[in-house]
Amino acid sequence: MAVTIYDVARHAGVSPRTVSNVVNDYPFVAAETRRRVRDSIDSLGYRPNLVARNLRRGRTGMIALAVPELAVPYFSELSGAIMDEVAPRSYTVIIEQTDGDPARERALLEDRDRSHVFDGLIFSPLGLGASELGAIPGATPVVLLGERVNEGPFDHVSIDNVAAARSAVEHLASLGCRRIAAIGDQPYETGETAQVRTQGYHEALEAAGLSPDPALVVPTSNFHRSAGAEAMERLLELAEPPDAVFCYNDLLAAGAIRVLLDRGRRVPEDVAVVGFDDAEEGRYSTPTLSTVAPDKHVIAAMAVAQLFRRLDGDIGDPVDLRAPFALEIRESTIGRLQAIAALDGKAGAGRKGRRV
Amino acid sequence: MAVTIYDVARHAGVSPRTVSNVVNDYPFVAAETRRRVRDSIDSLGYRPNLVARNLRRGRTGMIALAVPELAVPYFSELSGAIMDEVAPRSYTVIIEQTDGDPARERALLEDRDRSHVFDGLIFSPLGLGASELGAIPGATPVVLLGERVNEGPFDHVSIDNVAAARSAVEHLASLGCRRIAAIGDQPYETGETAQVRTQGYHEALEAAGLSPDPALVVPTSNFHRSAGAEAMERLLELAEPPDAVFCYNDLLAAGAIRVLLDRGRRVPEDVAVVGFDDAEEGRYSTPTLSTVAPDKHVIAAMAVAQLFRRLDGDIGDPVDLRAPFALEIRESTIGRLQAIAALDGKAGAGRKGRRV
DNA sequence: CTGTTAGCGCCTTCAT
DNA sequence: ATGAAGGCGCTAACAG
Repeated sequence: MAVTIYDVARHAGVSPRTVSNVVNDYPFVAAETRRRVRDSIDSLGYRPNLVARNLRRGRTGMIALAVPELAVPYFSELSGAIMDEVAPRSYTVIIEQTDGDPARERALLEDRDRSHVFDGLIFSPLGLGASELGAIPGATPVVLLGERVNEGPFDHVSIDNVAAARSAVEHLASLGCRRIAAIGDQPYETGETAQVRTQGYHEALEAAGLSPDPALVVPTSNFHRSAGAEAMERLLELAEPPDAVFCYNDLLAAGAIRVLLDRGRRVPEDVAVVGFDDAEEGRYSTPTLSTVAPDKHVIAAMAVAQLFRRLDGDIGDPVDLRAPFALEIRESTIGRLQAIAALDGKAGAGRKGRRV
Repeated sequence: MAVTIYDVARHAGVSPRTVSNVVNDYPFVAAETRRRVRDSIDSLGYRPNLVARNLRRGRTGMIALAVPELAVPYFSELSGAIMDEVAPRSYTVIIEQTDGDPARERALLEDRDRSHVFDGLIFSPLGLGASELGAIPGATPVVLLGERVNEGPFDHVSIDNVAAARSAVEHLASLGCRRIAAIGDQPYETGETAQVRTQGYHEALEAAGLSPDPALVVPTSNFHRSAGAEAMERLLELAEPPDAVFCYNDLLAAGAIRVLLDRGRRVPEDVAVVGFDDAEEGRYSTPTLSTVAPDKHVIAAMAVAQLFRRLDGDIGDPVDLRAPFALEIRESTIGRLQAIAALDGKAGAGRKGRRV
């Protein structure tokens, strides 16, 4: 069997308690004793059994991260950032893919009084709406990612999606675009994040003195490239097609741009396009993609910090944290020449958009 | 405190042993007893404590998946597939990002006799070379992903990288390309996977009667888009620049294509490009990307099945499993018109390349 | 500053 | 087919 603290204790001529103290960096251990225990640990090759420790401590040592789909760049990039934040706190991250399936999301939350599986949860809901989320009780700390959907019992971290969407659409309007479409609305209960972006879209239109046209707001059932392509096809069939498109994520934008170019439209000359998420691929695509860039590292840091605050016993009211975002302006709205000029304006910044 | 089997036992008027039997689907329990226990479990809301169970069973219930970086599409897509394979076996996957850092990779493997952290490991090494990997002993089962680096003690799953690279380069040669470059070689110990692709590249050149030019093989320190861009810049500075490029993954290809288009080269008319991995983004990029498509689902299924075989006690010699691959031919090698024609050839297949 | 003792919740021989 | 009892490896009272 494995080496235990008893083996170490015997070897070092101390009690198991002392070994435990050394392993856990308990400060009040005589230097000499500590050294002897350390030596024994090394020579026996002792490793603490985390399962036993966690049983004793009444925790699992794991925090779960639930995202719709890892293959979506936003979520894989965010997951990486969250794992990097968690690593130094000696917890383990387990990632769950929900596919936005309401049943799986519900299971995760309801079953979470199987606090036997994880001590805390960072959760990016997609299939669950405000009323459902609000109805869920429970002891295990949860931090929600994405737009706040209600006054429910959960902490949450997001960017100001209304303002972010507004900035994207204002940018398009400032370029002289008059028929600005939106791809990605989700006009049903579980689409809160999409809906607030639509709200920002409308606010920006109004501010620019443009009248909204319902035909220009195309809902999609998901945020994949194929959905963006289909939506763009629909828009091109309009009697008066758009001269700009605001897509609710970068994958939708990739699909939309592909269709535009296939149909002989130039981007941005004929149709300007803005995405959302600042996926790395948009920095190398042709054209490079203007996009709203949520600060994923700040989001990750906020979410993890808040979760650990709860794990440490903080029992205050749910908090509502806002991470910053930026609008990255690239070729898909201002064209290649202007994009190059903008880059030259900030020497050495590498291949990035201009931040506003 | 939480509800335990003792609470359930008392409530149902049976012994803890019987509750355990019911929970674990032990077959020899009287139907009536089973029902009563089930009722008690429901009404008390009992959940088995996995930590305790795992302590008792001497396992952790976790399998680790170590990949260089989740933000690389190949790894996020593969990770998703692996998680889907593992889920039904009631194990938990923990993902570790190594960044290809040899120290972190070594820690994962050496420390794995901290079998207290995971029961098995699926590992995609990047920073560790044959000699290091071969020197590592240990009890915890490990399945290696990627090219077999030695006759070491590990199972491994891969595609035939030589053949895959060969097929890509043969395709380029068949289009009439004469100066075919390769981006992504890693001519040092830890670059085995890259090296076998280079080997396939050379084999295909020879088969096509083309003489190799060392200047056309550009090593890169990583497989990111920026590295592909830099490598392509180098190639364009050559007196005789290439008329085709084989990139060792799709990100390198994305960077290379971006540079080509920036410099006014047409893809594929002036320079044809093939990538590797079949990342989803290559199906929508402009041009769409011809690429070698490893069957990620088969890779995931093979790796997981083999790992569980070991967890179930299989003690046989290390095995060497080959997953299939396909060459997806898209616009970056045959141009838009031909790509459309090829698509029409297989009606209803959606936006895909032609498989050969 | 360190030793002793008693579980954390579960599974699993040994019985019956 | 079910009870009784011990221990997986660790930590946290409680001494001393």
